[in-house]
Parts: sequence; C-alpha cells; structure tokens
Amino acid sequence: MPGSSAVRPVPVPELADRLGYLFKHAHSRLSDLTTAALAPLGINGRQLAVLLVIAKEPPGSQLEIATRMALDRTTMVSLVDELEREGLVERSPDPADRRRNVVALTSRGRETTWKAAALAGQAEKTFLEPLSERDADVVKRSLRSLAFPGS
Amino acid sequence: MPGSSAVRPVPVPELADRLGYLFKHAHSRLSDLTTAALAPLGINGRQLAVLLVIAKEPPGSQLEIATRMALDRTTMVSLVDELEREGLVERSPDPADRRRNVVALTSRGRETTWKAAALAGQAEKTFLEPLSERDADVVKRSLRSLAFPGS
DNA sequence: TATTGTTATACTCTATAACTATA
DNA sequence: TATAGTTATAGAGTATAACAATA
Repeated sequence: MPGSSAVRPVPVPELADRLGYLFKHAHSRLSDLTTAALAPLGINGRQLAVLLVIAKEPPGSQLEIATRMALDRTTMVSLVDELEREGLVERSPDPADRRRNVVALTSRGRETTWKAAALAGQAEKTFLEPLSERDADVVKRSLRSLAFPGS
Repeated sequence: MPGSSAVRPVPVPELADRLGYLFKHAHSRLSDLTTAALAPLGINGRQLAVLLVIAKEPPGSQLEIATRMALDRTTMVSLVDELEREGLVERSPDPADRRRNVVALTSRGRETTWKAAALAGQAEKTFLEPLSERDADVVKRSLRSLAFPGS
C-alpha cells in the first residue's frame, strides 16, 4: 500500500472517531505487517490470496479466480503473470474450451502457499495483539458482516 | 476508491477468514456509503477530513494539517487546491512567517463542514447496521487500538 | 542551512475500452 | 454474436526528488 511508510501519529481527536480514518490506518498497519511477514517468500498479500483461491478448488480459469476474489479479469492477468514468473503457478489452455487459461499451482507454489498462510497468520496475530481475545473475536466476526452484509 | 464499483459477492470461504480481505471490503463498503452521502455537497470523505481538522483548531498551515492527518505535504497541496476551488477554504500567507500558508474555512466552508459531518455520521450508522449496538461499540473502540497501537 | 509550499514524476491498485482467438 | 485473455490507457491516492521563496 502506498502510504504505509507515512508517519502514523497518535490520531488527532477530531478524526479519531471517524470510522473511515480508523479503517484506513488499521488496514494500513495490517498491510505493513503482512508485507513484512511474506517478504522472505517473495510474495505479497494479494498474491497469497490468489494462491489460496487456487489451492482451495483447483484448477480454475483466470476469470473464475477473478470472480471469486471480486477483482476484474484484467487485474488478474498481471497477478497471474507475477506468480507465473516466480514459478508458483502454471497456465495451460483448457482442452475443452481453448479460450480459457487454467491456472494450477506448481509444487513450489503449493509449498509456498502453506508457508505463506502460516506467516500471514502470524502477522494477523501480531496485528490483533492490542486487543483482548474476546474483543478480537468480536472484531473478526463483525468484519464479515460489515464487509458482506447480505451473507 | 477505485474498485468500489466491483461486485461484492459473498466471500469465498478460503478468503473469508483473512483479515486483510475483510478489511479491504469493509472499508470499501463504508467508502461507497460515505461518498454517496456526501455527493450532494460536492465533497468526498478525504476532503471532509481536511475540513474537520481545520475546523477543530484553526487556522493551521498546510504542513500542520498534513501532519495531523498523517499525509504527505505534497498530497495536501492538491487537497487544499480542490477545497479552495470549491470556495470552502482560503489560503493566506502567515504574516509572521511568509513561507507558511495558513488555511482557513470560509463561511460556506463552515456550513458545509457541519452538514457533511452529519451526513457522514448517517453513513456510518448505516454501515454499522448489521451489528448489534454492543458489537458496534467493541468494533469502534478496537479499531482505534488496531490503527494506533501506541495510544 | 533548514523549512514551506510547489511542481514534476512515479508507483500501486484498480477499472474501461478495444483487440485476438476462440466458441 | 458472445466470451476469455490480453493490451493500452486512465484515474485515484499516494510518495520521492528537486526547486523557489523565505527563514
């Protein structure tokens, strides 16, 4: 995230109550922690999300992965480009419909996925450290309703 | 926010537990609501934040405002440009130190600030509707610790 | 020398429009 | 005609570097 390197001062009182401001900075802090945690593996949080989606229900086309992540298919192109360059995934045309590119994890991709998931989990734990276990649970549960009110 | 117009599907289970993913989409939803609420006034959430900081402890230099918002001073230039173009704030050189631009609210700016604060508050209320009052309180309080762990 | 505002530039993440190849 | 992937392009929000005016 650009801006993550910005100073993060104690909030001025007139903004400390604005949810948008708090969300921005909380997310930014989590982003910093996750980025740092994943750096040794050469990937970032967005790329881990792609890996997780592929790992869960392989193999999918680029469009399927994009839809499952609520991203545009043009954004997915460069994301898969990066992962392919790192040797973590492989594209291959779907024999049944040669317009589609099926994206599959390589064995190195599989290994990276579980390592990265563990590191990202650690980063989340660090992020939540300022909260009691109870409050952290409420936050995690609430965040889901706030992000996806229908579900 | 670019991406706010993206489909916001029910989260795929493999991402529903990732805090980064939830933060991104929760923030995006709040952003949509706030932007829509403020649209009649011709300003956005970032601009409201600037107005609030100035309103609270006027008048400040651009650098002071930027620091209090944890933004770069180069970013503040265009933000103040926009608000000045709308006739909501006025720049004037500080007589005591002519390097500094003091930014002050116009009377229209003051009026817009309290109208906007009310509308943004409404948007936050709508945003929090999926939660019980109790959980909403925990979230608001926790967000502050998560964003600014030192304070 | 150091600081404030400014400009020029660039980077990240995202989207829309238009192209290619398939269907 | 419609769809999947791609490319070119653009826009929002942010930063760094360098410059002018002022201290």
